[in-house]
Amino acid sequence: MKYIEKLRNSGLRPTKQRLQICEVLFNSEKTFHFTINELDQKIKKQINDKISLATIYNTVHAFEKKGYLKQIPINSNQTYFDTNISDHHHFYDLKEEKLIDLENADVGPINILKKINGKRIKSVEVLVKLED
Amino acid sequence: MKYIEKLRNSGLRPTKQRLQICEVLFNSEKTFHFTINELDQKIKKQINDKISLATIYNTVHAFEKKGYLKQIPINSNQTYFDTNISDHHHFYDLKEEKLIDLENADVGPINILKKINGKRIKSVEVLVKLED
DNA sequence: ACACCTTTTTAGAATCATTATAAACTACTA
DNA sequence: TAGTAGTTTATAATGATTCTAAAAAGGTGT
Repeated sequence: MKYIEKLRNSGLRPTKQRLQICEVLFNSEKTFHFTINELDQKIKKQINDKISLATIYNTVHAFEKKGYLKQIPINSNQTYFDTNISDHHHFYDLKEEKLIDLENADVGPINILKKINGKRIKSVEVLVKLED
Repeated sequence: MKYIEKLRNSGLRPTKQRLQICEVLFNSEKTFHFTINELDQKIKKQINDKISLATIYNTVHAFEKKGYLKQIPINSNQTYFDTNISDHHHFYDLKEEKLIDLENADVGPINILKKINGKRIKSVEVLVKLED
């Protein structure tokens, strides 16, 4: 299995559930956005074994902590994650309640001129809200 | 009262509760960030009458819809609002879990090159995450 | 293969922010 | 002052997320 190494290298035991979740998350050409609920549905469709919701929560958070997933900062009652961990931004269509990727090339370089003592910039995320 | 006009002009009846919430939100030199819970505490301290939590939720959402408050897109279990409705951005200190204003001048101009058919850009918000 | 220990999974309960409900109340208008 | 539409309120309901504690599985050494 191609994910066993990845998991072991980051100190996560390659359990059956984690490997199956890896398949669902990382085994497609395209990256995508999801909520825990949507992921749960996707897993139900693609995987025969049942994975408990608690495990999905645990796993997604573990992957996020290891940098395999990113949380998307957006105001919603559900948390959105992204399998695209590259530096990029998002449109948020307010009417459709849909996220759309903005490639880095679609946004001019962003210059943060202010500095805070003793702090480093971890990420810069742009959310562009769209209306009709 | 100085807020009566403001409310009436935007089609909101100037009720006692709304006027009192206006006092708490807009009657200070500095703008600030808050969660509903924090606002509830602030109201308890500054106002003698009791305002029900439901009213606080209703009012904050009404004010947000009218443009007197802005929601800050951030991943948190609670929704953050900002009394600063000018075009500006935020630092988020991951360790302290604190929001810090970034004046518009602190961020270079942001150029969104991609267009979506039939949609207009409503807002562009930058969240800069800070770590130690 | 076996024993041992730690990590992980799991179902279900608990938590907590937010929204819905529906009855009482209040601002406005005639 | 009566009528009505908009508001407030306490409380219940919802729903995402986290907690719990017991069972299962992974890893290691023998």
